[in-house]
Parts: sequence; C-alpha cells; structure tokens
Amino acid sequence: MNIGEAAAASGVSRKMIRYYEETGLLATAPRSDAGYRLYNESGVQQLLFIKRARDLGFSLERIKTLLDLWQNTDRHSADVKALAQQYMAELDQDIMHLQSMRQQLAGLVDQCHGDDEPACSILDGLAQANSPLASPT
Amino acid sequence: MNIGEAAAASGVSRKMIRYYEETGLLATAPRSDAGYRLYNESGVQQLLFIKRARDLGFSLERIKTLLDLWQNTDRHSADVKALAQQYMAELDQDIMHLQSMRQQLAGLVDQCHGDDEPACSILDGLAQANSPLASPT
DNA sequence: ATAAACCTTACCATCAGGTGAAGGTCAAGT
DNA sequence: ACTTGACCTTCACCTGATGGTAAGGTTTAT
Repeated sequence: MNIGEAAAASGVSRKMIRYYEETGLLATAPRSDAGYRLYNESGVQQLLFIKRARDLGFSLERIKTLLDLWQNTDRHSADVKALAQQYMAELDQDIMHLQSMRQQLAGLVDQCHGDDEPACSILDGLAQANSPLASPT
Repeated sequence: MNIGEAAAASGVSRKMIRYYEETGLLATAPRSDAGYRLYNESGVQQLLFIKRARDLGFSLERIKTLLDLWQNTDRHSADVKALAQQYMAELDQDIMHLQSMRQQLAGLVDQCHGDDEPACSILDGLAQANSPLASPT
C-alpha cells in the first residue's frame, strides 16, 4: 500500500503521514525499490489511532505517549487515565477561558446601539481601563 | 518615552510593540537621535486598546479594523457591533467544539479502571472506529 | 572609565499543518 | 515504444502571535 492509499484509508493526509514519520511519531516506513513508503493494515490502524486522538484534541506529544502505551502490553491503565485527565483539566481551563471572554464581550455588545452613530460601547470598553464586567470586583 | 517604558505602561512586551509596528498595526514610531523608538501618552493608549482587545481574543487582523474604526469619527457603531458579533459567533463555535471533545473524552475516561491492569477503555476507544458516545446517533 | 541597563536589527523556534516547486515513477492508453 | 496523468519523492516556505537569542550600539550612573 502506497502513502496515498494509506492516507485515504486513514483520513490522515500524505503530508501529515510524512511529517509524523519525520518527527518520530511513526517508525520509518519500509520503502519500495523506487523509494515509495509502504504501509500495511497495521500502519493504517496506527494512523487511525492518531487521527482519532487528534480529533479529540490531543497534542502530538501526548499522542506519542499514548501510542507507546497502546503498544506496551505491560502498561497500567492508570497511566493512560492520568494522561487523559490531565488533558481534560486543560480542556476545562480552555473552555472557561473562552467562556469568560465571551461573557465580557457579550456585555459590551449588548450595550452597543449598532446604528449609524459613531458612539460605541465596544470601542469605549476597549479604550477605557475598566471593562464594565470587570470593574465591580 | 522609550519602548521599555511604553511596554511597562501598557503591558505589551517590547517584542510585540516592534512586531505591531512592523506588521502595520501601529504607525511607525518617531525615533530619537540614536534610533530609539519614542512613545507618548497617545501611543500608550493605543497599546492598551490593543492589549485589551487581545485579552478578549480578537485577532490582530480584527484589531486592525477595530483601531481604524476607533480612530474614524465617521464610523457607524453597527460596523463595530457586526465585527464583535461575528467574533462572538466564532467563539461560540470554538466553545462548542471544546465541549464536544471534552464530553467524548469524559465518556472514555469514565470507563477506564485506572488501575495496574493494561486493559483501558481510552486506548480501546482510540483504537476502535466508533467512540462510545458517537455511535448511537 | 566602566558596568549595567537599555536599545537596535536579525534570525530561530513554537504547533499542526497547508502549499508549491522540481523532479522521479508507475500504469494505462495509443 | 511512447505519452499522459496520477502518483510519489524531497525541500523549503507560509500561517499567528509570541518567546528567545545573539551581536552590537547607547545611555546612565557610579
């Protein structure tokens, strides 16, 4: 199986497959006489694993650890769980950060008339030190 | 006022002030005889505007538009509001995406024993096609 | 005079890719 | 046998916003 077929079967682009190999996430693939990378079912399974982990937002560094754990039958599931929980905690942080920004922004947007006049509470909020939501601490 | 003082007064790093100037977000600052950038109160106000917009997550490209609107007294507040609402919609998208990932991950994590055994539902979920939460659509 | 603290430009790194060039290879049709 | 088009190869540069580093000039205080 060439890289194009592996890419189609896994949903990981050719570019990214080469990149994953280059950065050590994947072992160097065997080559044909012409130098083409060759993949088998096992390689596609690894690509699918990476794809699903990326879709969940795991960083490539963490996926490297996950792949190592996956292929190590002496693993402890506690290690996997700890990694996932660490990542989940970061997700929670990110979500709260976005929600905080959204809430502050909504406060400004609600006060903006949104008409033909230049007066705008959004610009005022950015120009003046205290955003209306942050001031009464 | 040198760049260091402006940075301290605004909370924007020296690096970023130079970068904002280089990319056209800020006008080129006047220079001292030795070639040092010079800032006044107005420059600091602009930096503060940028900083607050960045803290709310606005991209530099959007901040450029916001700065232009801010300095244009013929603006319509509707234009500012539309920009902010567009950004807020993207924020909502991002939040939902993170929440979806979190929820899928939580489903896997909850099923993982987290003990000394190798069996792990997280790895299984990544290795098998259907994640437990995505299947019963 | 010298040392510390400032400033300058210019380059490299990050993260997870995307894009494009320049060229080699393979399989099918003519 | 030859051409075409789809595939493959490596190399290198782009994104966004920021941090870092290096080499060198300037200012200020001792």
